[in-house]
Amino acid sequence: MSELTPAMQDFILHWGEMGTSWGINRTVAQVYAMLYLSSRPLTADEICETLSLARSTVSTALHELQGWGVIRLIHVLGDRRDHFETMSDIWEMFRVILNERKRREFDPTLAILRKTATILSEEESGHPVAKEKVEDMLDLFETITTAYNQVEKMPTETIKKMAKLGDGLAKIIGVVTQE
Amino acid sequence: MSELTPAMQDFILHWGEMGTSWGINRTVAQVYAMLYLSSRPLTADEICETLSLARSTVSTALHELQGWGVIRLIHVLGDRRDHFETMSDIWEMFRVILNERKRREFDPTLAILRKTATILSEEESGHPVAKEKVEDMLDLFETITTAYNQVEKMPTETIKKMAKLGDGLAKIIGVVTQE
DNA sequence: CATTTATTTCGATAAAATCCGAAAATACCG
DNA sequence: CGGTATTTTCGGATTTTATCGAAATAAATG
Repeated sequence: MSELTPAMQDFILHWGEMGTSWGINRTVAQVYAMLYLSSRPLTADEICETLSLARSTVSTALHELQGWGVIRLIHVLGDRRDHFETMSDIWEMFRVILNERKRREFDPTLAILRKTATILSEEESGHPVAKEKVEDMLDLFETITTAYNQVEKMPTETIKKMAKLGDGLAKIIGVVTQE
Repeated sequence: MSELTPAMQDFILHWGEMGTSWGINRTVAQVYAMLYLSSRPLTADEICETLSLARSTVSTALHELQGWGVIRLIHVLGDRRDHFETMSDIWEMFRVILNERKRREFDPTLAILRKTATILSEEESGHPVAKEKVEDMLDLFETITTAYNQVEKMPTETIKKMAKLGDGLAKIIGVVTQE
């Protein structure tokens, strides 16, 4: 990786901080950032040297990143060591991460909401307000799921176009949904 | 709060777990969940009794939730104690949370990306790939910001309609953006 | 203004997460 | 197969975070 410039170091450090506030281990996030900036696949040794981490820590971090599906293991001819690289398209990466978070955090919550709503409906437990609140939240989660599923199957280009529509989007929706 | 049913307890516990994986303190998330389910504003004492937490812990949690802008302090006539309630509209709540996360996590990252991109452009440091990668990520973040700002100023009803459009959305976007 | 009631602050402790380094496991080579 | 390079596992040390309870502060009451 031919030495990081100060700007790159800053970036990696910031990424680590950001990771923690998203529930991602600081080290893992740093390793990711370093791989992302790199112009070629890196070995675990290069990473642990540059980031001053124990070899085992890097090994764990790489494993976790693979679990998220955001880095790939590469074999380089004539080199026995494992090399790693991030996905090249950042939009694709974003989709993978979003998808994984949905799967790990959103979906289980949706399940609990459904279960809770059902039970509260059945038991007539003297908590009509709680029942209603859970149903409201369930509705929110289900609506988001619907929207997400729609966006998820669009090609990246369409998403970009939509995102960049600006005021147009609100207007279009307004027109389309008017009865 | 007239005793929680098992379903409500489950919900609160799950919410606590969910909170941790989103970088929110488990206790804080539980307090929030309890307030959300409640049919009336609650005092700190009621909360710490129901959730078996120290009075001081609840105090801190309430403070943090107020910092997020998702609970309100209520004064009840004839009662010296502070009472708390969540915002009533879950959609509004969702917007508040999203907004706050954006402000705390997204915006600073955007700033770092801009700074890093600028520096890497100026210094011609022999890291052309890193420069390009940072620019790609910056583009992603800026696009998301644009889209978010659009959605943010729509009335909730419009957002719901849009979310529920289903396949329609992709089609509309496809038509509108075709040249 | 003394007293009661409610809330917050803060240092100590407990719990959890992170990280290391040694040892084990695995893969490769001659 | 023995030796070497590489990666992974794992127990425990370290650090961070969460939580408690006591003390301090603040607010209300008579």
